[in-house]
Amino acid sequence: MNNKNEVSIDAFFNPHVPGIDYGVLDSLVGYGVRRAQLALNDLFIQSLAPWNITPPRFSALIVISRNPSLKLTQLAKVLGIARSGAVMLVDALEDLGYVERLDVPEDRRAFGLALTAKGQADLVAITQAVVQQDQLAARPLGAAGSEQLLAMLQQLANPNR
Amino acid sequence: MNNKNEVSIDAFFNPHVPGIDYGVLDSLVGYGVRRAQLALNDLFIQSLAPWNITPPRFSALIVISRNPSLKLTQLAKVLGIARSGAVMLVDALEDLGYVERLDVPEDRRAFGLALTAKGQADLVAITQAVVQQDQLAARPLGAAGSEQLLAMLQQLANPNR
DNA sequence: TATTGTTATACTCTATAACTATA
DNA sequence: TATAGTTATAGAGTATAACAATA
Repeated sequence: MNNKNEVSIDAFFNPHVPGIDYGVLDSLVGYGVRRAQLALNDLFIQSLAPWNITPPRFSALIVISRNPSLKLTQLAKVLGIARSGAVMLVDALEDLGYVERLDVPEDRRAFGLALTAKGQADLVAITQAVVQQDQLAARPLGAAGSEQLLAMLQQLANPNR
Repeated sequence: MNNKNEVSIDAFFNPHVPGIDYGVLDSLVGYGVRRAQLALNDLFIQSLAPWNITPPRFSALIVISRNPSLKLTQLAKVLGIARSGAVMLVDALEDLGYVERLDVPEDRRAFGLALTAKGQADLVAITQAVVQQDQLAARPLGAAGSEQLLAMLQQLANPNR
């Protein structure tokens, strides 16, 4: 405990303040997911602060790296945001020197998104930090528990598919 | 399907666009929680739109109703937000006619938060809508699965407690 | 001095709508 | 006409910092 690689948890969201009655909230799956998301988000942002990377930026970097020449409209759809939001996201990643817009010969309206050399290099370290932090957070569940949790979350997120 | 009580799912976040490689994202518990949270949030907001109630507003109403004479600073701590945010939240709930600030005799700086009669009445219907929507979303998991999921999420949110 | 609520200000992430240049 | 990207604008929701009244 109190290792220099860990962060004080007192600065973060305490999901259960002693002496407070949470009523129906404690029995809602939706509230449980929200609480977990807030807690994980804090940890995520802390561990990625050195690179100025937020959760949506990380998702964008991964998707761009795995899907060569992705178009901005596709990125917006994948991330579940409006095109205008994707523009600002890509602008930010371009400012960080991580992403570039490449001309697409077949369609002069569009361009393909790609990681820069710096983006590729840093994404390796960033991904390592994310995976490490994710495994640390999920450790209480064990490997089997984590997989089971992922499967259940997927069922929640895909109600009718 | 296509019952009038359901909402078109095409308007919402699709967590897995066909033909897209999500790379490491699919194996991260943090990303799974985030995806589920986005999907549930959409459903939540839809089902509570008639009352102009958002997730943080609902949480605040429940906490205020279950903890008489709660102070604003305590509410902020429970919700994990800054005091200034709690002020705006309470302002909004006051504008909706759901919450009022009562004088506290023992401390003239503070006041106790309370639901109005309208707040109490509407919260019954609102809670019913939330619970119904939550059970609908969690149905694929079954009752036992939901409880197990809640327990796992709690372990995620409370790393060291 | 410390705490309670408040205000001012700013930042992130999101949305809608209108625009341009291509298709 | 429709689509790709962009811009302008707005609204939640969050934060920090400074303030007045009270403890």
